[in-house]
Amino acid sequence: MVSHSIEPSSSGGARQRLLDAAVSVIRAKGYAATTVDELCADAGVTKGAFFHHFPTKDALAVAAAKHWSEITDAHFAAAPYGRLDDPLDRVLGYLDFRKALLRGAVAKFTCLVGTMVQEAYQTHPDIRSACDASISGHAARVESDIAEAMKRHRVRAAWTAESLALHMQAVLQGAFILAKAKGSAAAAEASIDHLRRYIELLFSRPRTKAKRKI
Amino acid sequence: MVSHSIEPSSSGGARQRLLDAAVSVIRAKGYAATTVDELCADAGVTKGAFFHHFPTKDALAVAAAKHWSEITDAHFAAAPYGRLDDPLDRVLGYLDFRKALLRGAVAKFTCLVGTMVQEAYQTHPDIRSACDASISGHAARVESDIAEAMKRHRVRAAWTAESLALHMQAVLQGAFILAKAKGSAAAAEASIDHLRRYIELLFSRPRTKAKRKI
DNA sequence: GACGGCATACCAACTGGTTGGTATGTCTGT
DNA sequence: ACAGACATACCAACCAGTTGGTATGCCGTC
Repeated sequence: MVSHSIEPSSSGGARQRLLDAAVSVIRAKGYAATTVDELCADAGVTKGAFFHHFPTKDALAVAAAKHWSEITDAHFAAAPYGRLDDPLDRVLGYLDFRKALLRGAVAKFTCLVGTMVQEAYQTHPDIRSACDASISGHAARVESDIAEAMKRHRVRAAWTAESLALHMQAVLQGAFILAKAKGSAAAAEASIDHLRRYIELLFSRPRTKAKRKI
Repeated sequence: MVSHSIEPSSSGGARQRLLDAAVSVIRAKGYAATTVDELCADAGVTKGAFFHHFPTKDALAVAAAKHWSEITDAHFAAAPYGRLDDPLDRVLGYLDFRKALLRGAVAKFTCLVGTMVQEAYQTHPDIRSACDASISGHAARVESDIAEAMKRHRVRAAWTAESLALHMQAVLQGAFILAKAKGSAAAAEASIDHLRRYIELLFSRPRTKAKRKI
């Protein structure tokens, strides 16, 4: 154990396990229905440990949103599409990557902050803004690729890179709702296909490589 | 009145007021965070009345989803775009109509079943399927217009009318999440604009009439 | 057309279990 | 010795659901 770890959470123990538990339990049951006791049980710690690290349940939610951002940022930063040359390929590759993630149980591929903000947007301002930061921050990474792609491919349009990046997040979040409602990822995949086709049309690129089986 | 009444709303009094209260309170606070007492207070009835009409809180949620379908079906059936001749105009008119609804408080224009299904999809199967029925039923109405438009405009495509109708709902649901996260409808409007543009591109129609101010 | 029988619609008070949070103690590394 | 990291025991508030009651309208019978 070295003096100071650069990690935001210096103790590898209870705090980290609680954050991981929050991510998995809240995605499955929602925020309000998730109890502190259940979080502790899932994390394998006691209630005393919980309130040692987080002053309130709401504070955990805010921390979990940041934790979620870190997890997802690392995940997408490590994905191979980021090394493609053409920024448009990176944008489309991002979508292919996201589509490929729709595997297994619904609770395992849906978005924590999208779930939380629906419950908390009006009653818990700090949770709302933490979720907003997570979504907007993620969108901003895609936005820069979009902006580059617009330059490279000389697209002059009435829409902005920012609005398209947010639209992409909207489609993904909506796709998760469809998956939750229908209990399967099929409709979500088809929705991502539509989004990909839209972007191809915007950039006047003939469709390639995507597997069409809507 | 006969012994068994399975009518959706047999009594005009407490039951109806409870359903209306459910629609407004759950949209603002989410399902789990909404208490029976609060519903009763909002509806101006007592707890006894609540459990007279609904065996459990979950049963109210299922009934509220159906109530929501009835409300929205009536609302969209009465909208003027439905009388347009060209089915493609009806599809685009539907989107314009939905965009125009994004006014006032976020809780007043978001979707009840989209909110509920996020919390209940895994823990309350009956609520999930009621929400699915509401979303899918609504999508089916748009789907028939899309199918007609594809015929009329001789669009032969890799995608189906069903998948596009569901995609439209995904965008709308995702737009609501953006609105909740950002506390304003601006991003949601821009997302609907993107969806409209996509459909115009699919049907090779030059953009007209839409106000572009993304 | 008065009456009893009965179902529906609602009300007010209560309950048992749950929940977020606290008070206080203990262990460990330095 | 001392501070941070946990554990144990506990509580007051809250919550879904229950209990037992009343008011009212309907329907067949005499």
